[in-house]
Amino acid sequence: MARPRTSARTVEHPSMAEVSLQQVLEALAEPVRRTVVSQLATAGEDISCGTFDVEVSRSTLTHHFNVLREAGVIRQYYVGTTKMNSLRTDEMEERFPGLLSALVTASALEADAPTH
Amino acid sequence: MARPRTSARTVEHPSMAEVSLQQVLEALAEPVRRTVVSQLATAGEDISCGTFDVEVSRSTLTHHFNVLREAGVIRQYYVGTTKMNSLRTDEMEERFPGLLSALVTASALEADAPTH
DNA sequence: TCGATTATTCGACAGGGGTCGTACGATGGA
DNA sequence: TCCATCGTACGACCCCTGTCGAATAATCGA
Repeated sequence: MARPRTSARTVEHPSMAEVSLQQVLEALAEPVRRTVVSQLATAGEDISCGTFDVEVSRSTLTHHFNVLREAGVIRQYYVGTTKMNSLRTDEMEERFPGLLSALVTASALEADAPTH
Repeated sequence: MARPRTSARTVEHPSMAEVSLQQVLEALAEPVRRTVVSQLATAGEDISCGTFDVEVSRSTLTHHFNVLREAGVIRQYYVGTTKMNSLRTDEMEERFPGLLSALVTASALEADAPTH
């Protein structure tokens, strides 16, 4: 009996109506997670979990991705053993207009002109 | 010797260049503090600390105001024994364009259409 | 079939932060 | 001068969350 050659592992995502502003802000108030979001926004393409440039262990990274996903910020799907990530940009824009984009902009701003 | 009839108690405020995105997000990720900000945004005028509609003790409230002030979100000044609060709307807009306004909008949105 | 790679799960740990009560300080009015 | 009011300071407490390592699961390629 052939198993499906495309991964059957599915990932649960909340509908945007289910996510609260509180969740989104908690998710985005964490530096590592904001780094992830920034890299996703900059990349312009989906990125696998393992290729992010962050200095935490794999298990910690898994935790952060879970928080981001449950907050509706990212979408995840398996490709083989790797898990791809993308921003739910448009949906977030519809749910909380201007919020995610302002945040990404602010992140970029600060990267250029650090507070120091 | 006449003491100044206008309170000499001054309050320290950071310049906007000194506040980090991290500080702002941490400040605004807390529900009580976001309630304070929402009420300030809605009021359209300066409000004294004691007149906010939040269910925490006075000492806790003091703590929240400190966090908001140090994050550059609010400005405070004494009038007699009462302490007035105002949003640093324009300055925040300049420092992190769209961020505070998106947040206030989102807060209002959710108040109308709760996640439930 | 076996190993390598990728990600998850679980338990444990430490630190931070929100909370309160009480005591204190500053101001204004009686 | 005395009291009431408004806010602060301090210490204590507890929960939440970010962190890790080790063990496990799933997939791909050789």
